Amino acid sequence: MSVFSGRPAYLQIADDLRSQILEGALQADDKLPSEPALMDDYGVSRIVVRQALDVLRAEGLIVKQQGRGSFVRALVPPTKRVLGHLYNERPEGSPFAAVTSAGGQRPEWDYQSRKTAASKVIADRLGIAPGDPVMRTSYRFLADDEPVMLSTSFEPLAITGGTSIEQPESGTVTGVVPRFDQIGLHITHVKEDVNGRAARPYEAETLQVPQGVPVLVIERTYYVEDQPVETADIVVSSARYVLSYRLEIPPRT
Amino acid sequence: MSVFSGRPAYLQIADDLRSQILEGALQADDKLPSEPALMDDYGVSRIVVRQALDVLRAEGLIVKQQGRGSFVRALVPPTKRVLGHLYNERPEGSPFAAVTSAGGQRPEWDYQSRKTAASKVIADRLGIAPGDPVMRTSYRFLADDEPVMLSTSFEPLAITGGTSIEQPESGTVTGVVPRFDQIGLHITHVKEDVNGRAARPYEAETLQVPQGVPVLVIERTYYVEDQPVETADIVVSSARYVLSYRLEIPPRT
DNA sequence: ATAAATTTGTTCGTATGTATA
DNA sequence: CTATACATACGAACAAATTTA
Repeated sequence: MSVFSGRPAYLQIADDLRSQILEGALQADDKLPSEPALMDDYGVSRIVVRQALDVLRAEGLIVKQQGRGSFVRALVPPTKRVLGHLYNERPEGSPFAAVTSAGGQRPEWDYQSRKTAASKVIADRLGIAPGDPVMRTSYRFLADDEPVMLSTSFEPLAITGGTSIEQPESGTVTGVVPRFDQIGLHITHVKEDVNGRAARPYEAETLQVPQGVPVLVIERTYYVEDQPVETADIVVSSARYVLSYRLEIPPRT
Repeated sequence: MSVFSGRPAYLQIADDLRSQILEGALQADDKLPSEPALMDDYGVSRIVVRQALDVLRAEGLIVKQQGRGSFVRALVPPTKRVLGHLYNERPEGSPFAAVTSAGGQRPEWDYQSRKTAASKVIADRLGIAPGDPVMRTSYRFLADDEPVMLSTSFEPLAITGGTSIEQPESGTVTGVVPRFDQIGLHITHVKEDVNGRAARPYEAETLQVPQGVPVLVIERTYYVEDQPVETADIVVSSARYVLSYRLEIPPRT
């Protein structure tokens, strides 16, 4: 196997290895040839081999482990989770706990809350003024002791300040919808904006995933009749999480 | 500014530049210092500077353009689109056309259809046997002449073969729901699995985005009462597309 | 339990090609 | 046309993690 000119060598090598993975010649958890072996195979320098492997890593097709090698990543995420439509079925309780329990795993989370001033972005999402006081809570969600999701939520203190739910995790009731029900505000709908990017170092460390793996970022905002009452940034590894939902099509008229 | 030992230099530089972007010192579309300038600033070699920039590119924070420089990417995607809940509001017509028109842009698409045999993955999703005949159609969707979305769809010929909708784009009716209505099959719901990863070379080229940018991949399957009738892989640049939807919370009982 | 070998991670220097200003 | 800036690619060395002997 050798490279022809015209297309960068590292892309040709990435193409070749990608085909082998996609066509099944290299299967999940298989070890790829070592970098020196690939240098020999393709007759290129180490930097070219590493660039090719970096391409495949960014595509989520392989993982590299120092001292061990590069391995084909399972194409189907091992723990497939469902977000979204669960709200309709079980509005009570925390969606995370419900989904995790349903998958036969033990849900846990820890968190840190503190009062702070709303940034411009957060103020926009909550319909308040920049600098207004908000309660900021950072969550780390674990399934069977493995961190799978990060979340940072913001609630305007103009709404929750002085109430029994000012501290998000101090009561016995979990889940945003039941919590707001406690102060007489029933959440009517949720909006979510989903985007994808590579994990930032802090996220990679906290989620215990290799650097640069793709993550899904969900901007979620809870509303009571067009009034935002809570907004959160949620980060999940796309290797362990699939955002899955079901949409009903109305009957033909 | 210099680097201390203990943490890789390229990560320290990425951290520093990331802070400047996130804190607003470097704003959207601002040009970052050139690679030689960064080499001077931090006292490192070119390879380290490039690794740092590659980290930020994978995170979607910057774009690099050969011959021009590296630029801060707009944090809020410029054309925010909505998928999903539109099905409930306007089941008629193509969702893409509806969304694009609603955003004041002109929708267009081209495509290629061919009969082929179902791969194992596609057969699984369609509930048929591997090797069964399917109609495969690759779409390229454009908004105002700019490619924004790729889609590859598969329909079992056991269902559509010999009917008026065997060729997905030969009739006058667009959109999967209305098309299947034409042969008396009313689609009852849609399932979507969303994941994120870096664009593959073919996708980057077709979508006219720089290599390695994060994309969202949506696996969408249409059902008629638990019978899959169409499945598609949809790829969108997360720079230009946000998957957005709204979930209703039922009233308190 | 240790040492050696293997494998990826980080970093330097250097050179040439290609796109843009 | 020239200078600038990023893209690709060679060679080399040492560090860190893991596996093997």
